Amino acid sequence: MTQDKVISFSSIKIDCKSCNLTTLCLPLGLESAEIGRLEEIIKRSRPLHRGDQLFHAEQGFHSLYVIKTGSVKTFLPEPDGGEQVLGFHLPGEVIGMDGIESERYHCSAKVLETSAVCEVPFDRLEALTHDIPSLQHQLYRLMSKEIGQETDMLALLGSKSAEERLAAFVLGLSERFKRRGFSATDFHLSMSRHDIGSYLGLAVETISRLFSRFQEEGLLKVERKHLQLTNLAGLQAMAKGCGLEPRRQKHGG
Amino acid sequence: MTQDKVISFSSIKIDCKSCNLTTLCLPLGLESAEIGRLEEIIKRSRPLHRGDQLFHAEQGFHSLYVIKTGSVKTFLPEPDGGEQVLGFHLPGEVIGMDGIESERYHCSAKVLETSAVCEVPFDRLEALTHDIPSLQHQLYRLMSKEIGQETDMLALLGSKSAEERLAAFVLGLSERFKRRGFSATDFHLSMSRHDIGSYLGLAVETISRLFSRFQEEGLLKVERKHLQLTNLAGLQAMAKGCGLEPRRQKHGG
DNA sequence: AGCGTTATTTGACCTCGATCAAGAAGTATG
DNA sequence: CATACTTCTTGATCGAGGTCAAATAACGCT
Repeated sequence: MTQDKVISFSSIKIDCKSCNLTTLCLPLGLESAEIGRLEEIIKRSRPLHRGDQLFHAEQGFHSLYVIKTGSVKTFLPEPDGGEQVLGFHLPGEVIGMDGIESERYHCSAKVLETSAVCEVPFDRLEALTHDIPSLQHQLYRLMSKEIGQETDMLALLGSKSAEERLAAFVLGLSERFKRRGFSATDFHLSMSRHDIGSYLGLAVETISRLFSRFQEEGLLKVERKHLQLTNLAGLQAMAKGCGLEPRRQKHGG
Repeated sequence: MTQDKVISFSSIKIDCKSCNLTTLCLPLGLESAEIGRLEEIIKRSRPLHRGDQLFHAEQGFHSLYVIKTGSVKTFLPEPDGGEQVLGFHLPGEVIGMDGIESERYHCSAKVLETSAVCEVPFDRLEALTHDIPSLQHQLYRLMSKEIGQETDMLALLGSKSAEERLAAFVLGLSERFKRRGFSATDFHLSMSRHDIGSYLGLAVETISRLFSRFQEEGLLKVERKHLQLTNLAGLQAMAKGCGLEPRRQKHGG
């Protein structure tokens, strides 16, 4: 960030080389000249605000988006107006890759807090990956990673109890903040309890109750949207289902 | 094994051009000469049998695999020896793409019935995608499709009831068989009830009970592994949660 | 500051689907 | 073809987590 304004424009329009996300984002593994070529095709928007939508499911696909600052949720809109949340995305993460196949976005993306986002027109990126093998490789890697992460989520939803899910969720966020240079034990939840519930396949009330219980058990402290993890080991044990008592069921039994 | 065996080698070693999967598989959109180049790098194995494992989670990644005939399940092995099933794969489908990112397979793959599989060494494929833009594009599309399908599965697990899940599962299989030229209403389940349950996040007993109930309701007929769909519209309504009574809950409440 | 709207929390209650249990049916092996 | 094993089915029971309801706390707005 720079001098005067709350969110200065210059902080948004910095180039990839000065962006501290090169170890996560598309430029990973590129040489300086190659990053320069990538920059030429990237559109940097003015800051977006809570609720702004990056793209809509079924809308024609043309760009990938990279979160630069802030956070974004992706979700599948439901006929009844609901939203099945698919993921929460932090700086350096690329979204929209599900639109390549059908040339329509498969899901929708909404900004959770004031955020800066880079738009990468896909046809130009694709052409560039043809010229720059390491960029091609990085794009394959990013898509592969996405597949692996969704796979892990399927396993979570398929076989973990509510408390295991929430513990894993909180630890996952912690890891991701840590890798971005933020505190791993003290952070802000930009999404609502409702969104967390949808993401984890649980009711809002369950999320609320579990946060309260985790707090009673000394695993963490919650105050509104602020979260402080006070017992990482305990949370890890809980996420693995190694609760002290020999739990045995996923739910309902 | 060679000529004289039950499954003749010639049926396995046919090339991509004579394979009737070109509209699903990697060659989609390629010209004849390009398919020729792709063929050069593909390894065609002898037929595999039920239980044979294509790759193991955590094992070093080097190839994608394409199912040519038969079927394969992918799963995440669990510490207790269990298997969290991630998908069932039919002819023309590519698996192993989750290994690109970390250079280790993220999941395991096991053959469900006698199957033929093409092995595609990834480094050679990647090099070829650099030479053949339409192959590059097709690989992006295949990975994107995988992401979209997992996304749909997340939504299924996150918000559908047991009957909705099973109905959707059965209809999904139906669609995929149809596209491959098989009957959409009459097919063989190569996976166990246990695998179906794991895939859908349900207990084996629930699968069994639901199949029985669907049969009573005239939606389908099951006999062991043979399935006959007798009321597609009814199943579709059920999959959408438009059961006649206004169901309201995902489960348990 | 005051007010309506929305998000979160907590309690009471109830159901779906898990677990436990046992039998039936199919499969593999000698 | 008898035996052991595995898979599938069906029944009985129960509890995790959903739904309903209501109070409380934040968060816009004007």
